[in-house]
Amino acid sequence: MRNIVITFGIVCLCSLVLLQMAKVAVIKNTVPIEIIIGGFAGIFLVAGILIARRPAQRVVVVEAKAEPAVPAPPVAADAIDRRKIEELGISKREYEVLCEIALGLSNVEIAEKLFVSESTIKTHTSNLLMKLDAKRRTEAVATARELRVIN
Amino acid sequence: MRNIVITFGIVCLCSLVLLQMAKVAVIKNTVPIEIIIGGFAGIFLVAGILIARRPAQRVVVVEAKAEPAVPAPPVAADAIDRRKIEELGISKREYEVLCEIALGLSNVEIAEKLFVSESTIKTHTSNLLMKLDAKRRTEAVATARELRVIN
DNA sequence: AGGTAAATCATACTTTAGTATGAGGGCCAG
DNA sequence: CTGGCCCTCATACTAAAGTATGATTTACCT
Repeated sequence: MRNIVITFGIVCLCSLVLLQMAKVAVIKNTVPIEIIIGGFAGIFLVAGILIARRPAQRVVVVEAKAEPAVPAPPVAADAIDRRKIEELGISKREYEVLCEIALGLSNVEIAEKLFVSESTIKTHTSNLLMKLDAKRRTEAVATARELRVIN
Repeated sequence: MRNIVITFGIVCLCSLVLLQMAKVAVIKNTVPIEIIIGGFAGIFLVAGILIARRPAQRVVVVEAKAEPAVPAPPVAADAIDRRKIEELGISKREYEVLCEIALGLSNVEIAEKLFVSESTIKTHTSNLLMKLDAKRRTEAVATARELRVIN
């Protein structure tokens, strides 16, 4: 939480500094106003994207709630067994990590993809290995596939 | 797809209009520059957030559309492509190791199963990773499955 | 016989994975 | 409002995995 406050403070300071610089530039007419506004627009566009990606959980929740609205009576050959996931006690986040592992990503890559730290991924992975009764991620993937928990 | 183009066009137009309005306002000094920049920053911050959240939904849509398209192939779903194995230059022994890796075994376990030393398995694995253009055994398994080289 | 590819093994490293432990914040039901 | 679950992160290890290099043996082809 401190990190958030500190980061927020730094961002505010930088914004104010940039704002003042922009103001001076505009008044002195050294830089066209379009460039200034465009620059700020770009910066905050990126900032918005970054902010939106952090709470990835909420987006996923929306997806998860939206999917049950599509009941598929004909059981496909590669249908995943959602009950099994619950039985195994695999949480949403853990399941996401499991899927990324199955795609062959490393912990660092998964961390970057899910916008969390590597240690978080390690924790999830460790829990997954316990819940799937596996000793390695490759075994976890094999077991999960057999249990129809992933495709 | 048209929607995307149309939306993009509208957004561009609106941006230009707003930019001109801002320019005039600044020149006439009717609105402080801080407010202008702040407004643009806010707009694009929100835009960034919206952009970042969209892809999550599209994935679901794509999946939903992908499922009905599946029941077409007359070929067995789990047929392995032997030609591909040759193309990749994977030798007999390497293929055996690949299969064991896919089952989730460790190098030591594979070595015991195939009655060779661990270093031999490491050599085979290393060669496999090159031939499958993978960085990890999990990625090798994922790639091999995709290429229908293993089940 | 000589060249080649495969398979085997080893040694020495570097890099990932995985374990253990502790800790803080968010959320929700009781 | 408290306990439990989830998610997050960090640190410090231990254990695997993967790389690089070199060497030996075998089988096969020309």
